[in-house]
Amino acid sequence: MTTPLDHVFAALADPTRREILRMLLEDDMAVTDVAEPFAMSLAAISKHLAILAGAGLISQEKRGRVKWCKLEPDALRAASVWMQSFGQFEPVNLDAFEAFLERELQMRPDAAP
Amino acid sequence: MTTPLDHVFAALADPTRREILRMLLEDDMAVTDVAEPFAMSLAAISKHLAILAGAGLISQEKRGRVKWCKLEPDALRAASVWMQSFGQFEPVNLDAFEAFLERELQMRPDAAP
DNA sequence: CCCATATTCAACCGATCGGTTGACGATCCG
DNA sequence: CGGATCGTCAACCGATCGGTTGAATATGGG
Repeated sequence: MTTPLDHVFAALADPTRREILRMLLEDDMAVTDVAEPFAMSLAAISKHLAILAGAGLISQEKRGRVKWCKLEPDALRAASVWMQSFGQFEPVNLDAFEAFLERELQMRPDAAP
Repeated sequence: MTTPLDHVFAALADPTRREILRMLLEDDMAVTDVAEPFAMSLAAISKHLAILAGAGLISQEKRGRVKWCKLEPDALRAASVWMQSFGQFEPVNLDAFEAFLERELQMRPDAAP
């Protein structure tokens, strides 16, 4: 059985796709422009965008030659709601939590700080 | 490049693993007991648990013969924080959001309602 | 000591993933 | 029309995934 959450989490598991979402947070973008900062083929980015769209995380609308990509935060919000059903009763282990975030920040592939 | 978030989201992308987390929300469990409700081999569940542990979502402690599995909500919390950086400024599209949750609930593999 | 229980290991399987390349269809523009 | 731009499709590749089975490794209890 495969549920919508499967697709959302699977889509979020790839750092390239998370970075694309971060880019789309700033503004809607054409496929070519999304691909520009990445060191991979346009076809690969096109596939990533299809996966994001399949998960409902973005929508794509073709106007003329160019296909515009738009962030759709609702799917993300649903996943966030699912997550918050965990751990909201127990006290946060701040040390472990900050260590986790620290590792994440060190390793994140983003260019801009 | 692979970051901690990669592993967390990849681990959450499988419904069996999400169900295991839900079970561990109630109480710590031994590997065999985790496996009991699932229609798959113990070895498969053992692998799922290793993936969850690798993502930091659970911890495992061996006491005698039995290995106890414990939910570790901090990794989940980190992912939740990442998610909340999206969409918190825009108004929720309630129709789309509820439709999403509705689909999720219909398809979820849980036994108990 | 011997046997049962708890768990993992190792090898294998088909399916999916993330990427490439090259050809292709659409669309704009001079 | 004809060329350039935008994007996808199709086939292929090696790697990883989710599962199986069977053997191996602890550990506990009578």
